Amino acid sequence: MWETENHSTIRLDEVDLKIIRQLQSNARITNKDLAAQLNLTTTPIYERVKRLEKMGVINSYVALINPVKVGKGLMALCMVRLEKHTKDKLAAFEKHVANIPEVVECYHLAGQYDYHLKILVRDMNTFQDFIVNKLSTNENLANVQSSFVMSKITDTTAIPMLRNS
Amino acid sequence: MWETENHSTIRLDEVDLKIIRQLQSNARITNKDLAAQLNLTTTPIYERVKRLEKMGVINSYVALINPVKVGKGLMALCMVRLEKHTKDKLAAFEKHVANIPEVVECYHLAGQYDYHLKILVRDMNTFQDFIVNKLSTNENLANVQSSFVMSKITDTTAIPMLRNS
DNA sequence: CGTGAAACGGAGTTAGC
DNA sequence: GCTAACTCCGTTTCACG
Repeated sequence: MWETENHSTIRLDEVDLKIIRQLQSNARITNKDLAAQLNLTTTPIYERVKRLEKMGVINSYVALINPVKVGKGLMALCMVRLEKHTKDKLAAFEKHVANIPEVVECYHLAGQYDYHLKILVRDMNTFQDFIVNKLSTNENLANVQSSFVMSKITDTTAIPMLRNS
Repeated sequence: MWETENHSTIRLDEVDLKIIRQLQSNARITNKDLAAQLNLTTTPIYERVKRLEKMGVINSYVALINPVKVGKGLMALCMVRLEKHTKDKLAAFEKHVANIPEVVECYHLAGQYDYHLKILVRDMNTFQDFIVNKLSTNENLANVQSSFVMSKITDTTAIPMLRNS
């Protein structure tokens, strides 16, 4: 529940939530503008933002780049199954994947597959190079089921900040 | 190729790439600091950043929030297959999904499944509510294969800015 | 927790090469 | 395309309610 703070969840009031919503859509909004929207002065905004940063609610501020404009025309999703699931085999695979720059996302899963990977490459040729020369050099890999992104319906880094859900 | 500019890819020199790399890891770095790192003054940095924004290379600046700290303890990935693939049925499903706030990612896929969804919710109860009351209210949905994220090995918004791949 | 004002530094502009 | 210098405005701090 939002009301009952556990080890990791942090108590945030309406003003905090509004600050977070704004910063999630525009990290460069000024404290002055935020203050005006929230009928406050800049000082409390400044202090609340600093507090959210220190608490780790705000992890970082980043620029989002259009992948197509920088030559990354192909996004692929790979569902990976491994041969063996011993602790050190899992760790080895994770270390392997963490060192492949094309992998922008790698999640360890509970479910039908072991890992989910998101890959950003120039085209299908570079994807093949990724599969053959980079991913499948791990000996513990059993099989990979790849899908290719044709269009993005939703693609946001903003966490839905609702009171429920 | 990086050298041959097509309709969407933009010619970027070393300085542009370094600016992009920095802004991808810290959107709030000052032009002054960027200038110092690149042995330039602030004016060219300022103009290059503005140019990258206008060209759509830089899409936006956002704050990244720790989902756990704001009560989103469960990330799920859903692979969705639809019953019928007519143009209007696809559009209807996409419109349906675009209106569900828990869906932070929805990609139309080429491959074994039709859509990939990334879901952020509080816990398994709210996930069930998402599946039963929000996702599967679309009549064209055939089946959903859900996986749950146990850990994140890599999770970056930064596009690998290498000369190859 | 909030206001208001002061000190400081970066954003944005302009002239010149 | 770059430097240097300037103006302006937001950030940051602090005294105070």
